[in-house]
Amino acid sequence: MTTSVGIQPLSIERLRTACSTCGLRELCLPVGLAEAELERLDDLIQVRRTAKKGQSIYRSGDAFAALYAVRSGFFKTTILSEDGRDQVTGFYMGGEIVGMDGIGTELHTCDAVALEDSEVCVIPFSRLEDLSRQVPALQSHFHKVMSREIVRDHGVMMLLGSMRAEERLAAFLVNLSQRFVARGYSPSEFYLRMTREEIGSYLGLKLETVSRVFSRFQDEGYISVQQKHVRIIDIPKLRQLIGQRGGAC
Amino acid sequence: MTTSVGIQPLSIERLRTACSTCGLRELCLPVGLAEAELERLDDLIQVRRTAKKGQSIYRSGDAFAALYAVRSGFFKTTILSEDGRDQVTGFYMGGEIVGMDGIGTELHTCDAVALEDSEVCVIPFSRLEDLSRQVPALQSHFHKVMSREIVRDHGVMMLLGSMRAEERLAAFLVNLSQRFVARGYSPSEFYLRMTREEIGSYLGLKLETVSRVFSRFQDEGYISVQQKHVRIIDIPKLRQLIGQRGGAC
DNA sequence: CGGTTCTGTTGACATGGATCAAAGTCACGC
DNA sequence: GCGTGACTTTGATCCATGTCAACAGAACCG
Repeated sequence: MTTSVGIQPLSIERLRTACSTCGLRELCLPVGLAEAELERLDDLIQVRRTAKKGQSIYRSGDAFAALYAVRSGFFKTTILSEDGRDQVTGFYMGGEIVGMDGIGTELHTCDAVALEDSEVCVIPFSRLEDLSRQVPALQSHFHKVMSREIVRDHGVMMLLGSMRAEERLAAFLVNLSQRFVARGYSPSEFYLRMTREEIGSYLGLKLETVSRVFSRFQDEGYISVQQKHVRIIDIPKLRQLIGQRGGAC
Repeated sequence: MTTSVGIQPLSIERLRTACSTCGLRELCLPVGLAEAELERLDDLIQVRRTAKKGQSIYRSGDAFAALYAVRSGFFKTTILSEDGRDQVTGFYMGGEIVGMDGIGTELHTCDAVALEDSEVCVIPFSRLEDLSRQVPALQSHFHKVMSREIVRDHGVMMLLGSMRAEERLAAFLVNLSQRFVARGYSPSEFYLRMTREEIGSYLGLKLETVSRVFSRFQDEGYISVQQKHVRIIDIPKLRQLIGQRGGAC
């Protein structure tokens, strides 16, 4: 009595990479697709790639051909300026899309580096463009994903342009916490996959400052940190800390 | 003997807003379109809007419905945080596209304010999505425009995260200069449409610092500034200044 | 055309975060 | 299991930029 619409012989490989059965689907893909559309989407991703900690899935200057959906693990993206400084431009976890920097010039403009052993779904970009011409919901979804990346970047610009060290760290922790919740993890207890230096680079601070502010937050009882293990004790307080100006000073 | 392909009765209004005859076309639109595609594009923009200096074409929280191509004039975009700080997230001149922040949530997340009397072409977003499903070159072009916005934001993050005041100003001036050249203006002499405070906000500096660095650049003979009028005397020197670390310190 | 307000310049001083330095902790390979 | 190197913490000091303040020019408007 199991009525399955349009069952087809699926190879193990195809099943393995099928979006329709992926637990992260609602993060990567539009919701509410018709069965027929979902099937078409399953053609989108044929390949998964793994990256061990420290390896990159693409580097600045590489030809752009695909986007990457983080399937498991954790990534950072960094740009390296001519004079050797590098800037972390983002951290990416399961269900998030990396690689949109490359679309504009057809060359990647940053490195995407795994911060732990990770797996990504390779989304060939030309296929994504083809499919999104046929499936409006996919088109719309993709545009939203890109737009949200822009909005996220604006948030970082606000953070870098006008917040103090404590506010930046508080914002960073609250943001991580939210993203972990959305993935079904604890909002208040997690392991940082990145070093103090990487956090500092992202937030425009030196690693010593990051370390000191963590210690200060711990002294104040807002969090407890031990190396990469963080437990947030007082989320409301951290939220309050973000966007506090002219208070003490 | 004038052989025009597919001439149709064009109202004056239609002709006025037609992309195919717009001097900024190569900045907004894909190049190398077939005649038939170009004609379809002329349906894209039906409306122009003007904004006097200080007026905004949209505000944070407004429902998102369209992108705006700057036809003439100059805009800034700003986000306002709850506690009243605001951050300039970009400056936009002729041929550039504003409004992509709104796609993700269908609400705008920043204000777009005219810094001088300006005119924009209204691009209804649903029509853009429809058309780009039919005209792959338009689809591709639009994706590139969004991607470049992301890359630009990464550049600002680098600037805010790791450059010193002089480097930031130098980068800002060089960037403006490049964009003016691309529009056929002088690379070395232009009017700033924004105040010191707006520059400072964009660059993560206070207006006094901006003013001081301008004065210092002038003392060194790199530029000459008088209020909003800037003349760049030594562009190579400014370029060299960007990404100079561990030199003098 | 004169007053008012916005914008820009410059100086004196304060301070948050950078820098330099040293020691402690952890992870990993042999 | 121990040594080596990567990461983190903490302290002392310094400096680039912020803050506060005063004034000077421009722009605007009745």
